[in-house]
Amino acid sequence: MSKDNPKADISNAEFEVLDVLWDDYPATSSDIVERLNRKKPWHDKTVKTLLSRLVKKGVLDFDKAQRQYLYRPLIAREDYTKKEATSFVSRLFKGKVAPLVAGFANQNSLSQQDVDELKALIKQWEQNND
Amino acid sequence: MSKDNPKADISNAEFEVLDVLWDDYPATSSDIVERLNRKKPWHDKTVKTLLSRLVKKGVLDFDKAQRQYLYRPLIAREDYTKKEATSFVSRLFKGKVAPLVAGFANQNSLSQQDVDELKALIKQWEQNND
DNA sequence: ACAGATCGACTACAAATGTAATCATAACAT
DNA sequence: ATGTTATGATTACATTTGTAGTCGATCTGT
Repeated sequence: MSKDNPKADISNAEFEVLDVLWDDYPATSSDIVERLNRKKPWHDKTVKTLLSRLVKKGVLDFDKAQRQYLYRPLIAREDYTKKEATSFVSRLFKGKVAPLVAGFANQNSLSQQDVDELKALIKQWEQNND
Repeated sequence: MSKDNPKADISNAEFEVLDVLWDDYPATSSDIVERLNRKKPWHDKTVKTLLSRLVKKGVLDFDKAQRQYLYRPLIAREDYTKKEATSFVSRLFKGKVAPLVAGFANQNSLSQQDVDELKALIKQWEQNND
């Protein structure tokens, strides 16, 4: 098998790091630390460890700019979230997305905007499937 | 804080066990092993360990029937899945469910049935919100 | 009544994870 | 030129997780 497939199980902590990197990259570790620290007080050593683990897992790569590294993701956020969503829905909802949405609905977690977006998606889907 | 709150982080393996227990309970450990083994060959000791951990975490409890234990969940599947879905969507999709559904749509993972169910949900939602 | 099967309790142990600290080195400030 | 600082590499260590094995007690078949 070739080296490109990020075989990554990305842990929760690692995901947080990846998440802020996706927001804007390439970025140095201190950029990343700074972004994370807006939300949670993570020690800079901790973040570096997570970055290294992500690199080792094939999720990130970096280029050297002098002494610092410029990190960038090797997988797109969209691809990752899509894959995770599929596996999540398959594990918890037998692969069907409607029951998940139903949970949101009966929890009052659906906004008008959500509903509008869902309607648009459905319309689109129906145009493609008839 | 009182002891009842299942503070559980339920691991993946633990979830599989819980999942078949939800299907039908109370159930003995051998029932559970048997159900699990329809899908994956898990050693019976492994399953027992997972059951104990779930009990310790406050996710399950049991009554003794002679020598065996009759396990039952302390949390409802619906509650659990709803909570997990909320936290999942919040982590990966900024809390909005439509983008998740969009991922399914553009991946051709939506069936006519899904769409029908979504439409029904929306109709329902609109009746409750006007 | 005794041997073997079975049950839950307890123990084991490597890998993954969260959370850093230490170390060598390179850059920077004075 | 030198002390200080910032960087990545390496090491550390407790906890959680996956995956069982062992042990003592009980049940069961004969």
